[in-house]
Amino acid sequence: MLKGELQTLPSQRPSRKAFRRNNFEYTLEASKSLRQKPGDSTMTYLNKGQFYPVTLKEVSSNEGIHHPISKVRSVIMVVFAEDKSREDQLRHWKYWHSRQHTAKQRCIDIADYKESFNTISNIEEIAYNAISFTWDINDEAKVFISVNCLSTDFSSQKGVKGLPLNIQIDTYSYNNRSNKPVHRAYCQIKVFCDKGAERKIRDEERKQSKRKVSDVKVPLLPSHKRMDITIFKPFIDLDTQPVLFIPDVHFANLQRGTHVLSIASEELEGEGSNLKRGPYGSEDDFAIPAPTKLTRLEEPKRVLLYVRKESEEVFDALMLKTPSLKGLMEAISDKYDVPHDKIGKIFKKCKKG
Amino acid sequence: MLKGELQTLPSQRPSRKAFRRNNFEYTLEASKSLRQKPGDSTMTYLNKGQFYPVTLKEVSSNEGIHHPISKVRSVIMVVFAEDKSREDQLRHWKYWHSRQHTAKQRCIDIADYKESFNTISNIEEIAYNAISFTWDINDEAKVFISVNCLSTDFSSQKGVKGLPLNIQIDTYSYNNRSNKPVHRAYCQIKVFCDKGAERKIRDEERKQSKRKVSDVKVPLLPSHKRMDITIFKPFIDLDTQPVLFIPDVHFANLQRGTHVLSIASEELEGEGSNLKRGPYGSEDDFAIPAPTKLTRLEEPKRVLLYVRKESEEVFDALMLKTPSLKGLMEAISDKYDVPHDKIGKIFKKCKKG
DNA sequence: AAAACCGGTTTT
DNA sequence: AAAACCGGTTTT
Repeated sequence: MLKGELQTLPSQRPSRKAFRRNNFEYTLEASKSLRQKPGDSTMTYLNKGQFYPVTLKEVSSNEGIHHPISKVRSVIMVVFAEDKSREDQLRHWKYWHSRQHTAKQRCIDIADYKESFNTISNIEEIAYNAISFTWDINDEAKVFISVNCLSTDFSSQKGVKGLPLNIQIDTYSYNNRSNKPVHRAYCQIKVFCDKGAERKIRDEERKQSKRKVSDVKVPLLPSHKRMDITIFKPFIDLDTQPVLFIPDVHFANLQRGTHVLSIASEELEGEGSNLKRGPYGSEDDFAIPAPTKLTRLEEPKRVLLYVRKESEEVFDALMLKTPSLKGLMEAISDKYDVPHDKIGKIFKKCKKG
Repeated sequence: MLKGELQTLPSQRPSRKAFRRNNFEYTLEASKSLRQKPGDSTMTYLNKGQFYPVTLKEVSSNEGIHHPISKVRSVIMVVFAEDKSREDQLRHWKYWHSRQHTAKQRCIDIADYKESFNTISNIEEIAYNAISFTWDINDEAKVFISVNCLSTDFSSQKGVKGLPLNIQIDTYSYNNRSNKPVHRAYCQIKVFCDKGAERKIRDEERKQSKRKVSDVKVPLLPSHKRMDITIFKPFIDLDTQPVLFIPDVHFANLQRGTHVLSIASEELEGEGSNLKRGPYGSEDDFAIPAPTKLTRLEEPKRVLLYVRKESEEVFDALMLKTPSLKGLMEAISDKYDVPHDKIGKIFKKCKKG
């Protein structure tokens, strides 16, 4: 069992009163893999860029009771299911981002369907791979989410399996305004090209029916309407900070034209000030949906610091031009006979030029 | 029929005395595709990095006659079968070269088997995709050639067909020291990974046998020893210059340490001087095999000029970092909001820095 | 919408 | 060495 996974035995269910209101259930409506190896997490197949319904609801034991304080804020993210380290995840995202046609391309998108806007409010794109919104636990929230990266997009290698991803949902209480969510759950996915999700299901069905030639014939559903529901799996570790991806581009763009540059820089230096700020931008975040463009500046400071620390404008430039990291490093080094440690300096000059 | 292809009808065979001695036959010993669509050139499947025997012999009608002047020089090249334009071919090579682990990686290699050295002499790697050597038309020459690029290596796209290539052999007379070869022939190939050539043949056999269920059963050979011989197809156009690939790296490397830089530059400027020089470096090329490293400087000047004209060290730097050309151009442009026409200047500064 | 193609990769 | 896997792409 994975670290932090929640045992779903009844005896281990949180029973104290304080926990009663923190039972949430999220679902994803998409084609689910047939293979259900014991111990293996469920796997859901998505098509890149296609919107899938995600529902969020509160399932506390004292049902029917109308909660007086009923607003919560949830963050839907796409993260890597296997590469847990921050470095690996950011490396994957940067690689992916560098090969997108537009730097504005996000990892995850939310559809602006009317159906959603009745149930949620104050949507914020807090990172390229994370979207937050507010909803009322007395009603079920429903959003439509698309993932814009293929599972195979994180490597240039051909003919290989793609990386499994997680759609993770962190929910923050309105009462308890801390960095720590009151609930966390995830759903493992793979993202395919075109109608690859359906093809994948077909292949699995074909293989399964081939295996059960002499076994009991389980009548397969007519396949083309076996769209099913995945229930997110609770994750008991609420302390690990999710890895949010905000490309350096973003800052480069902000720096142009206005004086945002100096402001941003100061914010980067003074780590102390707003470090503790959680997913809520300000006191009246619920009442007044701030314009998305401005709230970008209020993204979690931890991530901003990371970007500065690890890249410092040099590392980014290097990352951008690294389709096959080692290979290109070698190529550059070979090409101009520049020792590896001098490459940083060269690109620093490039950025100024 | 392709432009420049030679009709092999007997009536069109060159019959004048002057042409008698310019009939050559080259063969490649490798697995040949079964599909022989009429009008379609034959196709031979190779594995990347594997050596295959290539034979060269003179087949003039007056056989048995010992030629007094019997030395010729042949150039074996790998070129693109479909993209004929110089720009496309060099673009492909540069893309391929930029993703190799070492900048020294050549497109085509010749094995240093003893068996070869009895039949050829004065081997020169005149370009990354071309090797020349001298041989005696009274004997058959035999060399072992490997191609080091996959047919799929010229695109980052996954799941697509690879590009067909040609192994082209140009043979130059010892008498007639012009830029124009006295004979030219080619063999179309595809290059696969690992043992992909054999797999490809198996697949074709499987498909063919499936098609001939109700037809006449042609007994298939036991497959694992159906290695066959491809005879190169003569090409009547002897005027078109082959596209030779010499990466800029090469010059960068030459420029270091010594004063070769200034010499090379002068040679680049003065196009007039040695432009007419053919595959023979000097009068005594046959007698004294010059060291390979030095003869590199005597590569066809046309190619050198091209490299300078089209890249001028700036275009190359751009090429190097373009896994998906348009996409990255866009990315760079988006990223720093630099108009496309300014990108060149930026990288010029990079090189100086 | 489903099946076949394609060829690098992995398994047998 | 041969077959199967993998998933983007193309064809049906």
